[in-house]
Amino acid sequence: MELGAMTEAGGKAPGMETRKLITATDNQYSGMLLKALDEQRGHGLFCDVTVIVEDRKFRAHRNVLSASSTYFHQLFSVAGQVVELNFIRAEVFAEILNYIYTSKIVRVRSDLLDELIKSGELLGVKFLADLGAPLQQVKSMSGTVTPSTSEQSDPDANGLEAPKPPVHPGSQILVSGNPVITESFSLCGVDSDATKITISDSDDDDDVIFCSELVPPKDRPLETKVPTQNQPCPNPVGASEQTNCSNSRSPPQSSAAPPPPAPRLDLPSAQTNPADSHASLEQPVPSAPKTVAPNVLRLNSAQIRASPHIGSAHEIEVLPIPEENHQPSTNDSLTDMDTTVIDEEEEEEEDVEDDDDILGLSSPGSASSSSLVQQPTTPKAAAAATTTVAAATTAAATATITVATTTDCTDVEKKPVVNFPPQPVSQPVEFKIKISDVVSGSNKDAPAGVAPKHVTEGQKTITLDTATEIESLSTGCKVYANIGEDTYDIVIPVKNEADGEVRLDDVPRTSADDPANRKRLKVKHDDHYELIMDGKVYYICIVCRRSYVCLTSLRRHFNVHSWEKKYPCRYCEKVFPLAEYRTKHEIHHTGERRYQCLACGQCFINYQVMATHIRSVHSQDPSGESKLYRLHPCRSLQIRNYAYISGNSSNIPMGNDNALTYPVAPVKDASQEPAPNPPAKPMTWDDIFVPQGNESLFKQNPSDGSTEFEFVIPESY
DNA sequence: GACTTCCTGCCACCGCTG
DNA sequence: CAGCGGTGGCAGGAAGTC
Ligand SMILES: [Zn+2]
Ligand SMILES: [Zn+2]
Ligand SMILES: [Zn+2]
Repeated sequence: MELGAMTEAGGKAPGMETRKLITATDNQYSGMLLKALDEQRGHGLFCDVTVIVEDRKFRAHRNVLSASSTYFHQLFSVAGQVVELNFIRAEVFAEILNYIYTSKIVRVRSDLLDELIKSGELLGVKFLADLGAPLQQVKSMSGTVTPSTSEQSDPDANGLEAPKPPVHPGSQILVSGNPVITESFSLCGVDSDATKITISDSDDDDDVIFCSELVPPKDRPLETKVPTQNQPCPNPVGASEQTNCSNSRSPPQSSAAPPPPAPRLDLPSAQTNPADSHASLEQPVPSAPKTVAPNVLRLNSAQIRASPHIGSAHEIEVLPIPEENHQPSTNDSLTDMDTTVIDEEEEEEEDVEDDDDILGLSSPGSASSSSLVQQPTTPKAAAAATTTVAAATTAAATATITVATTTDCTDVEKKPVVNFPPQPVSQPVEFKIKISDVVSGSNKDAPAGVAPKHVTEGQKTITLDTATEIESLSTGCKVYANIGEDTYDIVIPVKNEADGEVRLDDVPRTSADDPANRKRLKVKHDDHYELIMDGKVYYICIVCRRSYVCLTSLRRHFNVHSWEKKYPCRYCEKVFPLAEYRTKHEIHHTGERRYQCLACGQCFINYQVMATHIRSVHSQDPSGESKLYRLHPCRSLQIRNYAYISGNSSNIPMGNDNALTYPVAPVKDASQEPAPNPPAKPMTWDDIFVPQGNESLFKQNPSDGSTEFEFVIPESY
């Protein structure tokens, strides 16, 4: 502490005594403050933002992040409580976060420094961005950052006063104004361990802001097939070896930029059954956020899709609410802070809950690029800025989560990081964000021309004057359209956490995983907005903004984002987000042809092929008044066969009713005789349908004179 | 252009709850 | 047993792929 005294002199009234002005400087305060903040972060105290990177959650304080990162500063002026970064790897971000909270780069593998620097540039963390010079020396060393190599002085660096001596001088080398690289360690130096922490996170809305849709789904830089070590995998048996057959489909990209040539992880062709070609996206299965219904906000602009009633004529914009005017911090104030926090304490980031969940990558309906981050200028980066949909996640309101440390003990295959815009950190960010989070209700960087109508914060009613972007609304917002003159009132329903509703997050994973054991709980979904337009209600996916007439359709659709449920093929390794997709896929394994043309008797594998046949061969419209085909109950798979399908046991594929050709009863309970193993190879029609001959697959139902087959399903059923 | 896959309204079915 | 919510199959158009 420094104490000083000066005598107050002139300017005083003649009769006044001279007084001493005391100045006291607590030189340790800044360091202690930062340490305290870091400890709070470690305990999740007062954290008001969750940053999702890959499959990991990092709890932090918005003030701290915004003070140390120009990116976060600008982001938090519009974002909610949860943001997702798609352009940084979790492993790297963990280090960045550690730096932000400790002012040190501690035990960072040298092979991460490149990414660290680039990420620092992206995030506007000047200190990290300036790590380049010391990195040159560091990289010359073999694999690790050693104290000696870090002892490089860069007088041109931040120009800050030298940090105070570290608490652990043996492990750190301090260089004035330079990055502090401490305590190098080898790849095998530290074991990951897992600790249980309890996250109490009930206060915020867990809004997820997809602030940077950087990569089109199909061109997303690879997520390695096997999760990297920095993705804790409490359940290693999960889907990591599965092929994620998301229905993702790259939306039509308005951007002309080619997709980034990022490597993708494609399965070997040998693993792909030719019959599975429709499962177009063979995404690896990264660990994904489990929970279904976050409040997800996207800052990408895109039109509401699908519903013809939600036309472009109406545009919705949540009007920005000026919040604060302080300029982005240069983060210099942090770089010279001294802190003793260099311990091994694990990051408190919460592992996104379920590692065997699959990150939904699809964003079929969204196309436009995010502009929250710096706009890429290179084609690669521009394409990267187009579309991805990260899985919707939410921090559990209260959940016990296994958290693994980020210290990697084994060889971490370095993922290509492709989304580094070339702009320097200091370049102004061109914001195209037109919306602000209703809850946080601010956007000082809103573009000009957005004329606010009115915002009634207390009533959580916001009137909009355009309709293009509603994605930043908090979930549960009800958008009342056509209130008048193309204005829209968005009503945010009051959250009622005490009404007995149960978030999926709260459902114990073990029971939730087992459909048989899962208790039917009233589940609170935060997966949509409601747009009421002309008296009709449309449900809009908070992630991709597709609109739905039926909420059940949206629920079904939302799984492509959340991957809360996975539908693995029982014949191969593919996984689907919709049960129906899996069923149709498995039909290809079995080769069953359920659609029969009544004109010629020919059978087809699906409706489309059958319809094409009828149109081309018979020149008739299969969807016309008369029934031109017959749908037989599914025998090769254990699926629900509706009564109307099996209602007629006519054996003759003729007639014009809904009768079915095959005299087979729907297999209602094939599970009572599970097969020992799923077929090792894709099965063909001939493999399966050897009527009454292949006992391994079918058994004739003795109780019925008809040839009721019991299809022995794979064990995985 | 043929074929495949995706998508979504619709609705039957199922299990749980009161 | 009725009501309700979840599930998923189906139709048929749309979009993507080859
Ligand atoms: Zn969606
Ligand atoms: Zn399969
Ligand atoms: Zn025919």
